[in-house]
Amino acid sequence: MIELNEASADVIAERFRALAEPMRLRLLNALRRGEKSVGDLAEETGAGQANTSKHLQLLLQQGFIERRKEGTTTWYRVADPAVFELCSLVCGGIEEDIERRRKLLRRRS
Amino acid sequence: MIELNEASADVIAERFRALAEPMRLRLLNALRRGEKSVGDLAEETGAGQANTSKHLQLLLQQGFIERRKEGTTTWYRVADPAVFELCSLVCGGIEEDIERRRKLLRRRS
DNA sequence: TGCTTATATTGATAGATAGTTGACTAAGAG
DNA sequence: CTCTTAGTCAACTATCTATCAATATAAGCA
Repeated sequence: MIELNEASADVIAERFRALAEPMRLRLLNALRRGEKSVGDLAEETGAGQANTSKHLQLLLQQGFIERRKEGTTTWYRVADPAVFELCSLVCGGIEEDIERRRKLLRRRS
Repeated sequence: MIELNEASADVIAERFRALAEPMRLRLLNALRRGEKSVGDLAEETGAGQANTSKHLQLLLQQGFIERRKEGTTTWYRVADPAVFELCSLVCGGIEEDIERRRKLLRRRS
């Protein structure tokens, strides 16, 4: 990790914030195995179309996904599989978190 | 990355959200080289005492940091250095993001 | 018992953001 | 040109959250 200065904390936080939303994580997960259209993604995630589009814009803006227009449909795909490494790391943390809470419970009982 | 189901998206997003705040990233960065008290951290980050305490509680609750009480002071430390790997990965993404924007600019000019 | 210091907590407030609705744009079919 | 379809944009609402001020807790000291 690079040394954090005032500016980079903001930028890094902004990137984390893009991933700090269940719907956006579901969108990324849905895009795991290839390109999908906005309509596909809206249906798969159960979100409204406008809402899906907005979330995709944010992920696009943060560079997590890319897009390609074909007629009236827009196809989105994951730009960098490193996103999934991020999720894996965080998942590892979750297991540790569960273990940690278990310890706390033992300590208090 | 484990396959995302409805539940895990929420939990993972919650963890990312803990890191999606410049002040909390600064706190983690300040804790990089060892234990610090709430007062130390408030001074170092320029945040108010109440605010600092609240952010620390959130990081604690998410398992990113641990604490130890000694008299009236509370000493906080990083629980798992993996947090910094997370930041590194995100930083890598930022460099790619800058490059990506540069390409876009070239394409449009 | 007070007094001081270090944290934690609570209440209030301003700003951010997810979701919805409806309008708008663009491409294609008839 | 008109109608349909896919997507984006803009305005609005409801909810969330970062911050601050004030209060509470709790330990140590006089």
